[in-house]
Amino acid sequence: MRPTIDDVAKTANVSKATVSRYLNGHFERMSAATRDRIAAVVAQLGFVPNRQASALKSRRTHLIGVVVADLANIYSTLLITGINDVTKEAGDQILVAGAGNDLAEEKRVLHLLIGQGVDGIILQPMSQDSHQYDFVRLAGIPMVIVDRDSLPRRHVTVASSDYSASRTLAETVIRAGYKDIIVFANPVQLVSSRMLRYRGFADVGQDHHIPVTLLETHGDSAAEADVSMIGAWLTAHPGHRPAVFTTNGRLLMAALFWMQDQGLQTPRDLGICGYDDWDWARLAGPGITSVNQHPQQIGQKAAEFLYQAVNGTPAPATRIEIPATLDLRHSL
Amino acid sequence: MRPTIDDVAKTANVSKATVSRYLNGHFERMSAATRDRIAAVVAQLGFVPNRQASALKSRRTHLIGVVVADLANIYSTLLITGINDVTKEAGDQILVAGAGNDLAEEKRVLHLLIGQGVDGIILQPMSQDSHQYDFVRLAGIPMVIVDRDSLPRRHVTVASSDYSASRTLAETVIRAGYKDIIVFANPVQLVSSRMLRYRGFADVGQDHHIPVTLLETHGDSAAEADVSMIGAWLTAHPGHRPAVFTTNGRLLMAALFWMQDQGLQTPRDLGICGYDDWDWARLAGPGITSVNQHPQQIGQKAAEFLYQAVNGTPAPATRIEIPATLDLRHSL
DNA sequence: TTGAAAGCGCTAACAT
DNA sequence: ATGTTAGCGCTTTCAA
Repeated sequence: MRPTIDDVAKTANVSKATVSRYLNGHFERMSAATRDRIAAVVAQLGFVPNRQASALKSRRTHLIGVVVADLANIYSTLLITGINDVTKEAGDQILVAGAGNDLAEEKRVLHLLIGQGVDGIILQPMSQDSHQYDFVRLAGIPMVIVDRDSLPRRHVTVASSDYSASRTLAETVIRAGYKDIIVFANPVQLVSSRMLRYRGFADVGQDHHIPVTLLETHGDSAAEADVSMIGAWLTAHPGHRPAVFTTNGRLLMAALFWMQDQGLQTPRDLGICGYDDWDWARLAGPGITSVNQHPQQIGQKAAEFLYQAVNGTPAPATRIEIPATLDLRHSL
Repeated sequence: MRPTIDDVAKTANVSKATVSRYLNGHFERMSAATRDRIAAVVAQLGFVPNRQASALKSRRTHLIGVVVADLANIYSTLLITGINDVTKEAGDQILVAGAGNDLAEEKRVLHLLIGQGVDGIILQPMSQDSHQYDFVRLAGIPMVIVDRDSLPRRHVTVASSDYSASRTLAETVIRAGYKDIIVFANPVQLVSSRMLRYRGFADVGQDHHIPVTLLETHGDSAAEADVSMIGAWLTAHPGHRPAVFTTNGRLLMAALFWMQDQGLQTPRDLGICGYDDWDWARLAGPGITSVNQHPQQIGQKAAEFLYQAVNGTPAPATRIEIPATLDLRHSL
């Protein structure tokens, strides 16, 4: 069906070894004649070398594994795009997998990736305990962590400047005159970036003696998030006009949907701002003040660090921060 | 480094063949004792079978290739999510690649996928000429086409009901009283789905004697699209209040950004509606009437058809339509 | 400058 | 119920 290196060798009247050299660009001492002859045959036969076979011996699959918490999240899309920018230059391919926000599922797919012999892995980790990933290290597979910390830090970690960006946003909120702040988040203990985003607000609130209320919901999608908690807070505090900060784009959207349903307007009835500005935040209501994490850049950086490790010169396991930027609009 | 089947065999005091049977679930006639012994050793050694090696003999890599026109598009994300829903059940992995909206690049990545020996490919094709993909057929790799037609049809094609959904939307526009319709699109000749979306409007416009103007732009992103064409039309037709239909989500967003910049409001100054409702359309302005293609469903269906072919019983090469749905809001 | 041969880790007849 | 053996398609010494 697909021609093999043997077919090429025979029709070109050379040995497999020579064809292999040709394929790998070892032209140093190969007559131009053979080179051209092989080239012709390769083209004529439409020969595409089988990487499975070559990987067996060369120990390079040219596959980079990417595991994200949730495939459907736009963060993932942009992250993957950034990674792809780099892998494409290297002529490699990416194997993507979603962990479905579940540690066991994440473990399963990591094993699949190891089975596929990926040259390296980029992981948005479900667990903050890096020992969960010891088996990857044991398999000798280079890995770079993105978005969230997993400690003790065993791998280069590329993430946004969650804490400082949150502080900046919190200062902005307070400067706008709000006396109450609500942080609407998924459980903050579980994920380091959420915690940093919350802490940024909590710390700044404390500095200014402004109460910061944490409202945690489990629902991950806009539909599942329990936004009514904000409504409950509002009825419990009549006359107050709080600023709501959401720790990710899905929750931002959930909150906005809910406000729309309730006939609540921003900034008239409450202020709102949050993480993850995928452009649409500019179009919603009067424009929502939001934080852009630049996931594509995070992906690129992560891939660059990964290649350093794949090529045998791993960087020390530190946290690399990509500065998040704040888009000031009119929702505060 | 990673243990091999040989290591397992030796420590369990059995032959590689027995271990292989164990790994592939051929327990039919294997003593429970050996089974358990092997299980123990596998766990103890943290053995993960090397799929490159197994693929070499078994001709199954458990890899499904996915090639989308543009990785960063949300359509791609949702499509990939849908595909992953199905591949995950099969224990397979997906190899994703973006064609960067370029035919040559698409060809390059298709070759990479073939080199990786993928069991099948799902392609959102750059070319409407299916002969461009003959080399994939020649390599004997099952393929399913999504989103766009490529003719003559050689593969099952899964797409949304572009033409009928567009007609429905066009009827809605006309029923709302608009006397002018502008279709804002990327070049329609190049991609079948764009063409169908345009034709839906053009045909309905003709039925009702309503002029439908096609404005084509090359820019693909919201930033690059030349929205000023709409402005030019507006100045050329003072007093008119057209309905603008955009053929994809990026152009919808581009148009909305532009309107925002111009201080134009919908539906006051013009009506607007378009393809690709990724939830945010509900939040923009008064809510934008838009078409949801359900790309995740398209991905699932495509993967199901692909597996039929991979498993030796390919379905006939027909076009399968996933009904697009219309979200009526307040922008018309 | 080129070839021969061994082997990467696994699977699948064919034996036993 | 288990083992032996011969590859799968490449890469890579080592020779020539």
